[in-house]
Amino acid sequence: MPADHLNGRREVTVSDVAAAAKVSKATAARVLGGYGAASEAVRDRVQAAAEELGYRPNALAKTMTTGRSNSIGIIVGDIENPFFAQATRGAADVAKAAGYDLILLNSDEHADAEENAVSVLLAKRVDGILVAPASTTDPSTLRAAVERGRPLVLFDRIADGLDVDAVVADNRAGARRLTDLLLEAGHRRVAFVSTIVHEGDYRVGDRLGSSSVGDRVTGFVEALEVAGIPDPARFVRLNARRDGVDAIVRGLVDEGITAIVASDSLIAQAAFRTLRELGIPIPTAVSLVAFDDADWTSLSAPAITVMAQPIHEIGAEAARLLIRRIAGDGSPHENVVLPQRLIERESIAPPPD
Amino acid sequence: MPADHLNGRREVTVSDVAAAAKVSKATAARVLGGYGAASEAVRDRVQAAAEELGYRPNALAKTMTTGRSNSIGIIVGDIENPFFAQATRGAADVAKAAGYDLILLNSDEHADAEENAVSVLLAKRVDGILVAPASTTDPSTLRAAVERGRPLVLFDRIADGLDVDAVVADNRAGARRLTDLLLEAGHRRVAFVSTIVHEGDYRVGDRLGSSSVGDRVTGFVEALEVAGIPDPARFVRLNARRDGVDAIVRGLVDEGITAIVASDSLIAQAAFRTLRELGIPIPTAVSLVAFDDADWTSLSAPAITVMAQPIHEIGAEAARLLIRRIAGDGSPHENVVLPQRLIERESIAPPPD
DNA sequence: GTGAAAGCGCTAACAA
DNA sequence: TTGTTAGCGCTTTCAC
Repeated sequence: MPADHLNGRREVTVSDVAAAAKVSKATAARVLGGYGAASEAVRDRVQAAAEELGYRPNALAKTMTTGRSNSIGIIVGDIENPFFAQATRGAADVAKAAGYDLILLNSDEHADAEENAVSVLLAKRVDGILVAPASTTDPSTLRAAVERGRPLVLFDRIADGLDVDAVVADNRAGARRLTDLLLEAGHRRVAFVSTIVHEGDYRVGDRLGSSSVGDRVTGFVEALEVAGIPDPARFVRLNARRDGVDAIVRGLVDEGITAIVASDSLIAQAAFRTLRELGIPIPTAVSLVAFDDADWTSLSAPAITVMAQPIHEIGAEAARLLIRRIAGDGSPHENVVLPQRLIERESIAPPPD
Repeated sequence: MPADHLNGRREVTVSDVAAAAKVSKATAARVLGGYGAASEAVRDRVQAAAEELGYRPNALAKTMTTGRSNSIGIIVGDIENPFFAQATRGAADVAKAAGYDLILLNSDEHADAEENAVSVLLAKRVDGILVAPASTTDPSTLRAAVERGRPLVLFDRIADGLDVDAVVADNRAGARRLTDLLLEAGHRRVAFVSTIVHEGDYRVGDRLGSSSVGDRVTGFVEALEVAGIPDPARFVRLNARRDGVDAIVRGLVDEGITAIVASDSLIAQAAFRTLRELGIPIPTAVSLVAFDDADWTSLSAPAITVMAQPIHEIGAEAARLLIRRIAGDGSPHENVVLPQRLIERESIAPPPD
């Protein structure tokens, strides 16, 4: 009983409407679907019949014949992360305006979940896919989509060796600027902290799993290099999830670090809490800056100086690009880089002597 | 060219696989779909052929014949709102575990957007719908789904006159407790602030557009009544979006209010900022409490005492209920009420004399 | 302007 | 165990 849905009723179809309006199925379909031509009289009869019977189109059947589903898939790390929630909203608004809906999948930044998500979306015949790739260096999970010619647009990070469009923020410039601020305040011992997974200690040139974090690290290192600080790589602390931000921050303090660049606002939050618990005042003892203008950063005492990203726009622009590809735009793939914006607050001070 | 997607290639189908494996379409479908029986030899041949050709099932075609799409729709006010993001994650996890995907739609709390969202979901033949109804008092936008027998579960708020399942938090008890805390500290002039739209001044017994806010107001009023405070309704301030939280808080301060109950963390945030700008210290001059354990509430100075909601669980439980209904559970509709949890911090002090 | 018929990719009887 | 045959609800030729 396909048409009934766990339920006695049967869905009313174009055939039903056609019969009621005493026209052929094709004609009814034409007026109901808003394509082809029909005399006014017929149109009225069909519409009346449809109304009367409570006709609801079956978008799936339409997709079966047209090949277009009017839905796009979006794969995020975790919708609960405000970054992804905002980007998703940006994408949703653009999509909706163009008549598309979003099928949402969380990857938790795991390759297998991502691969599975792609399979599901491909099976559901989405018209295109938006994805924040779990891995920049090994995007093999996304290959299935690309090979099948399904339009795919990356956001937040790029993927090596995948010829697709991408929309990212200018993380390198942002990191550089943020770090410069610290350097200008007189700091010489400043650390960069990220949760990104990485084997062993970071060394200049290492490719990281996420291009956005990678670019931030690059910008950070560059700033230190320009300032003439030897061996900047030693100030980069990764694997913060595994090792614990708390432990890392404590270690940093013990080492005499005087400033911290947090790779995202969650890390900043953890660092902030740890410093507070340790009774180490910000910014007089340790300065703290971060990426993302999370709401708490302006409410905390002190308020945190941050590099804001145009998150909404990242999602929106990615959706725009994807929709253009779906529409058949065959121009060369783009790599859109959006600027970040510095918001100076109260979390930087000169290092203590 | 239905099967091609903006692209030369044609999708490979069961027929293709069947031909390659030299078996009938039905047999190929059986092994590919994992139903029915097949000899090991045949199974191997079919699987090899499928692998070889790069077969990908078409979930839509399957839905057409089975009537089940394995996707559920979720309509939230705004995915960017952390509350909805968390509830969505809770729902997504449960859904995924049961083999369902989520089609996400934002209503912005508008009836027309909600109605449109329902139409889209019905057209896409989702197996069920999860929705935080934009209006408790006029859920006519949701009737279409209910009438068609599509399982529907509400979360966060209930809807009058709609016989469906719902999962909400115990807002009334939560509000009462929060207000009692203020009363116990000695406050007599405490206000409740919400962005909910309401015609004219609030009067006891008025039905509000959102049952969750309505329940909070009820709990608040009850607490004041029990404390013997005359005419509690005058302390309820609604329409904060239209009037501006800022203006409302200023007015409250002028009126000599000594404590504020914020109906959600966004209002609390705005109130916090306003009080800070006004140079009015929390909690010595004005005490402030709120709903939802937003991250900033523990990072601000002072940290805010809040009534935390089991947001994740609200979404998860709603999804569980929905999936049970989809599976055919015909027992009477439930109204699940989850407890809230008080987190006492530093934003309450006795009123100044 | 309207209708008849085929087909999208799959599952579901029913036979063999 | 395997194959044949109908559909699911829609769009799309192609006639009329």
